[in-house]
Amino acid sequence: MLELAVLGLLEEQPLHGYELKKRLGETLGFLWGVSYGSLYPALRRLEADGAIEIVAPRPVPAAAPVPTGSITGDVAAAKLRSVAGRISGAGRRTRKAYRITERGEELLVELFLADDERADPEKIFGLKLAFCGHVPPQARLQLLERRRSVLVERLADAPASESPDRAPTAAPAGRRAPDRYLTSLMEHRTRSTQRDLEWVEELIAAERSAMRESATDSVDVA
Amino acid sequence: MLELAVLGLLEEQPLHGYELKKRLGETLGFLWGVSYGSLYPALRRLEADGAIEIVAPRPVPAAAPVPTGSITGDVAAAKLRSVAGRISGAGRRTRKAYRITERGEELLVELFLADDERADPEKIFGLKLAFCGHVPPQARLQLLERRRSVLVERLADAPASESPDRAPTAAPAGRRAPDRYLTSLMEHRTRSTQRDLEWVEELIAAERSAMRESATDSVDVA
DNA sequence: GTCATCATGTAAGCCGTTACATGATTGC
DNA sequence: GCAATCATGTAACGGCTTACATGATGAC
Repeated sequence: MLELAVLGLLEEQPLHGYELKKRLGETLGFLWGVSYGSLYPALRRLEADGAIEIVAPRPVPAAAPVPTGSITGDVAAAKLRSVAGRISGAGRRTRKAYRITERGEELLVELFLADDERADPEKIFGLKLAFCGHVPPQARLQLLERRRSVLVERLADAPASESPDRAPTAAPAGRRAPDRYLTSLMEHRTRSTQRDLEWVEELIAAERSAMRESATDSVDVA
Repeated sequence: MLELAVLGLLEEQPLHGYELKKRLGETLGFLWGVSYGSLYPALRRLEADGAIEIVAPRPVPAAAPVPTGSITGDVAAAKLRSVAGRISGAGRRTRKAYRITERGEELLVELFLADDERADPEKIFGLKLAFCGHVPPQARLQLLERRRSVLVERLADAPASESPDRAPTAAPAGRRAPDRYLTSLMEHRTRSTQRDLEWVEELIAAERSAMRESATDSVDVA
């Protein structure tokens, strides 16, 4: 969970813990608030697993930096240089910037496709969706299809809304009359689920069409 | 949190742990899955606090039972009687049925109005809403108003959706170009928040009109 | 020289879970 | 008598939070 978020952010660019927490807060903040108490141990775990590695705080001494193609990555690299280049040696301080390894990229995809069972599926899905750009298209599609099936199932389980001509005073003997607040909550949830489903289906359609497009592109090239 | 759910269910009728877990699963299951490992300790905590008490498994020996007005409560009482009455003494087994006390009802309202900070506000709100029927109208209204202000604030914080005439290739220098999946997620979230807000405002309106109605009722009676 | 900020880390605790242990009752 | 279910509980662990401890740098 936290690992996934860390790997996803490091995929964009190398970062140290402090900065990582800030990013986590500002871009995924609406899904997630991380504390140092869990972040640093997670970094050490990931490093022990070989999923990330410490990168020396001097990316390129003075030569022309190679653009990574990632705008944000280049900006961050420039920032690091501007500070680190001041004297000569180590960057600003004892800070350790981490970079994702190949093993880490595999782990990212693995975590991306794993379903935790435990912990709020909504949050997990949101987090994974945010890092969709960093996994292969087929993994993306798999995530979306699975989400879709979860939502379809949820709708199937939702009790059909009763026709509004029910008698308000006496409840039918067999079933407990649900509280009116609970009823409203369940109805609202069902409507939300329907909208979530529509949205996910749009995402799936977009993904499919993007895949078709890239397929024809490669045919054109060949 | 768990305490709130337990008190809310016991407000309807006395129950023992096993049954409590079942109810929790079947009526609030979509919000919550509780395990014995947390339920039983919670019951003991609540009992130690005087919020609930063990009720003897023989509600009424043989005389005509007094209807509680709660259909479900009466059904449950009848069930208990039918089993407990078989021999003479203790109910079916060593099971302990708990009943909420006056102190417990105070605690319920207190927990209902407390905002935890920690833990998913959505879940908390859903849970509280489910027990709205067991707290005084003013507490209900307070819950709804607070929820409303949370949603309003969230909408205010949400970045305004950009006009669709943006250039897709180059991002403006100042701000990081958010990933397209993340963008879609945020937009969807904003729409959901808007609908949640509309729903909560309907609930508030309904609550207000119900309060007005009961006020005029008591005027009529007086 | 001292204060705010950047930066890393540890310890204790909270709130829940799973897995396990135990035993009574009912139905066959 | 044996299995299924009802019923209560404990122990160990998990993942995250808060609070605390530490220290380097830069600005003034």
